[in-house]
Amino acid sequence: MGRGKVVLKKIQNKINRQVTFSKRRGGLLKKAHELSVLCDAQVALIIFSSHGKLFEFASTDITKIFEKYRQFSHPSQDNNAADLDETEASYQMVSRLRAKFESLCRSQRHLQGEEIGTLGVKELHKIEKKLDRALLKARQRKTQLMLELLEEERKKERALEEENEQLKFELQEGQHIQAV
Amino acid sequence: MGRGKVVLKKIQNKINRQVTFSKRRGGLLKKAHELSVLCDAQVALIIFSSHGKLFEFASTDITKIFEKYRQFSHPSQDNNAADLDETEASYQMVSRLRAKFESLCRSQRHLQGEEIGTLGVKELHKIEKKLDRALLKARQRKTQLMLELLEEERKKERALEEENEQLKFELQEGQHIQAV
DNA sequence: AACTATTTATAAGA
DNA sequence: TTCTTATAAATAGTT
Repeated sequence: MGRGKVVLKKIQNKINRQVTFSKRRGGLLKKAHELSVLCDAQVALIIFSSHGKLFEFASTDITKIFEKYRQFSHPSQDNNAADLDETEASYQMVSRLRAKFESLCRSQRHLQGEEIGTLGVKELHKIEKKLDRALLKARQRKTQLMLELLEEERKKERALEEENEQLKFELQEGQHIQAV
Repeated sequence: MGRGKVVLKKIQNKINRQVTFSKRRGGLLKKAHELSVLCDAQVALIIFSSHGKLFEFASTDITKIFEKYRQFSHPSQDNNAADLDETEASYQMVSRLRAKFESLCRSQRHLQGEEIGTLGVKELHKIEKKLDRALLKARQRKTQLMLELLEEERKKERALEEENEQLKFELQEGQHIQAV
């Protein structure tokens, strides 16, 4: 949202990065707050700047949200033995992550046209549309990139031509002087 | 950003609230990601829907960010050594899994034509070929599946037609007998 | 789940 | 930094 399109990549210019960080940090905190109010959600947001400065937002006590996050797959367990729970919770977390990983793998395979023998027409159609869109995007980007590279080459070429002219001119000058 | 101005207040209509939650949640997660990449910041975001469903984003291992946050709030807390080992080990496992997960996510995004702004022509071309192949496979499979389904339908149809003929015949027979 | 009219966020410029 | 402004991006309401 600005005068240029954003490329998702670390901003190299330090000043720019700092300014963008300051702006976007504010926006993110605001939006986190809005989500929590509008939709009655619990939200916790922690931001450490690249230089280690802390910014945070939490709709309710941030440590409570952490606790909830830790014990996410433990609906009813008293937290007296907090330390013991921690190991358990981390196992749960790992297994949850594994499950997500597996699911992502499957979806990736489907997106590559693999293991689609068991899918229905509807699912196949969805995948087809997704692939179509992705292909379009990739092609557009490739074309744009190639045009950009071409333009760059042309610029270089022109610069070299000009330099050439200049050198020729200088050479002639030199010959004149010698002749005189 | 929409057809009406937003009033910062819990959305009363349940359906609306759910829809808005879903939209804004996505936006918030995306922006958290963008901030972390663009500005090289550590970001952790936890969202619990009003019904207790968890959504999260973390630029790096979320537990590490928690730890760092903890140290900011209460600086000197020492874990005992035995705990530390186990924690460390499971940390590493989780970290590795997370790293794999992240990498898979990235490749998946690329396959969906997202975040391709930083890729080179060669990589884009690879993706394009992959998508092309996948699309072909998906389409072939869809076509085959539809043909199979059609064939099945036709069989059923034929069977019903035959049954129908049979019934008509029997009906006529019955009428003959009655007439006699 | 798409679409589109608007609002909002923000990149670049002053 | 802070303000402005042109534009990109998000999304509220709609279909």
